[in-house]
Amino acid sequence: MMVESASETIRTTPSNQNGISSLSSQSDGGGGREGGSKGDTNGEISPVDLLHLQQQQALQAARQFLLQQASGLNSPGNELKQSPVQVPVSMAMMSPQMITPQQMQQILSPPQLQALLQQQQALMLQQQLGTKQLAFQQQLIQMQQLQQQHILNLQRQGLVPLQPTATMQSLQQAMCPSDLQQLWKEVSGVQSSEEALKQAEGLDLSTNSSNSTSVFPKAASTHIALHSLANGQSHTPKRDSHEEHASSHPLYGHGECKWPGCEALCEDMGQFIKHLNNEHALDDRSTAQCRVQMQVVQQLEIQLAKESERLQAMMAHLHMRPSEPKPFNQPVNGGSSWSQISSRDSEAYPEGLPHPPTSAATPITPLRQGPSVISSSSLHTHSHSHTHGVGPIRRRNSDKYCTPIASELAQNCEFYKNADVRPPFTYASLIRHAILESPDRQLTLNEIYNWFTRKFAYFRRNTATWKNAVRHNLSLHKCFVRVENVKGAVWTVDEVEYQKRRPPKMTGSPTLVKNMISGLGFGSLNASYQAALAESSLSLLNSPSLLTSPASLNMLHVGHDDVSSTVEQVNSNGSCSPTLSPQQYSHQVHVKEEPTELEEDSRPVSLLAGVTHSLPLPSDERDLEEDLPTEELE
DNA sequence: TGTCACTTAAACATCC
DNA sequence: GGGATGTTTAAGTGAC
Repeated sequence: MMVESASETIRTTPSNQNGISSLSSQSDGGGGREGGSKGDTNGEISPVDLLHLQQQQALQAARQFLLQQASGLNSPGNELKQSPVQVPVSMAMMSPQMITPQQMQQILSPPQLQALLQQQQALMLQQQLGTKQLAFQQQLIQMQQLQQQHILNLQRQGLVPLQPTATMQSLQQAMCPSDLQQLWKEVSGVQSSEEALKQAEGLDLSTNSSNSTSVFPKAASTHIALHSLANGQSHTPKRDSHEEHASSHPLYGHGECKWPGCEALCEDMGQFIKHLNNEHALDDRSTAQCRVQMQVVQQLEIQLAKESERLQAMMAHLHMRPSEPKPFNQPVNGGSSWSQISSRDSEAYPEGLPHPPTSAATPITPLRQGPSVISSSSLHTHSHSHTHGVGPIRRRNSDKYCTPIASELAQNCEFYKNADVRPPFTYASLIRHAILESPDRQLTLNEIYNWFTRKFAYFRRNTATWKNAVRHNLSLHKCFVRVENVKGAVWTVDEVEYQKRRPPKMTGSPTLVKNMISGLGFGSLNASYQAALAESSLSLLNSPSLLTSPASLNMLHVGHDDVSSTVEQVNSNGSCSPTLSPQQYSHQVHVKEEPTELEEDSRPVSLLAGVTHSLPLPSDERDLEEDLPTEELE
């Protein structure tokens, strides 16, 4: 469909303003309608050829414009900048000389026509200023650039299908400023025709719906498509636009005229049309209102672009490689988005392999505020979580392979403190971290509670729920050992049991480990990972006993639940220093005194065991390095 | 499809 | 008795 529209693109020579006229030679006396159709069906020029030609023309236009700019012709005039009317491309392709006022108005719906006429008025003002055409062209180019940029933004976000957008861009490229200017000049001769306007308004509805083969509806729909693009609703097929337009009117709804500030009651469409023609005919007031509306739309589009860009940056920061624009096919709210994101991420990484934490590819910057942990797998957690209303903390993968809780918390401490975001870790992981973070490696239940509420804003509500879960986890998991001491009952972590708790998915398979290594080889390394590496390496270097322990080597490739057993030691003093350097981390190591016990001895020696002490390690190896249990580092 | 891990909810017991 | 703490069971969900 869009190819058809492309085929309707004006074939102009940018260097002259007769370019549009040249197109008229293709149009028969019936007007652009047949002319456009002819372009579709004559078969002499394929759409691809047309696109190529358009690109060449656009380049020519750009060159000419640059030459004109170089000649010193420039002028201010930002008036038009405020009103980027999106001229229907198909209309722009037609020869103005061949377009009668009636035809012109058939092409456009009243709002479109109003907008176009408003542009004409602006153009006339420009012309009245004398030698400001080039400035106008410049504005047009800027408008086109802005529009293209906006479309690109939408495209990146998945709001706009790629092909139609590309087509539109090519169409825009094919419209050199002089063409548009000439077009508007021609159109300016139309606007005085009140009768034609009425006719256009009257035909607007019928034309779009009745003549599906006409180029004029295509033109109108192209314009609609442009608006749709701008509104991020480009998925509406062109036909739908026609159908919708046939049964309704953008300015008519709920029996009211939707013209800004009007709200006149109209019983039916006919009455509305009459009202529209009478009350909102082309005059200064309507033009001014249209101009205002255009500015409103423009501001909204700008705002949309900004918000979209912000969203993109947020999403990229939270779970994706920062430099890679991500499509946003769905709004980001609720669990669905997380699952969508996660599924998207899943596609980006080798299947069955642990996904690298986002932070692994996200440079640590002071601007970092979001949780890098909300990586692919952790997002499953949120998806899952919403099925429960409150939501589970996380799914297994994030814990086991991807998201070291300590590094994550270290990086995003403030974020979790202030944002009501559920941390993507299991209760068990958090409890363990809380306990290991304590100076004595033991906490009372109440202290665990306090740790949760202190570290996570999320746990400052629904206290009954999560506290119950905490207690449940403490009792359920053997890794949590209740110890009676002078303070009463305190909870400690049996790291061995904690390790046992994990399924040996990532163990015993060198191939799997290798795949994981390759799968983790994304981008640059997270500072926290480097810190973890430095910490763990330092710990190992400082722990001769462990270095001689086969178990310590074996544990290197253990698919650790939350990978944090090593990294969690990084910040075990409870400090909150998201931007700590690896050295800082290293000095903050708080090793846990846990009995070293050989477990899972049958696991093959990690491929990484031999490089444990060398710095720097590749990211993948470092990631595995984090699988080191705490006790192995001592 | 079954198993497992996890979350949530709830009931119940014990202790202070 | 009430709250905190601790244990246990059950149901639901997603991943594997």
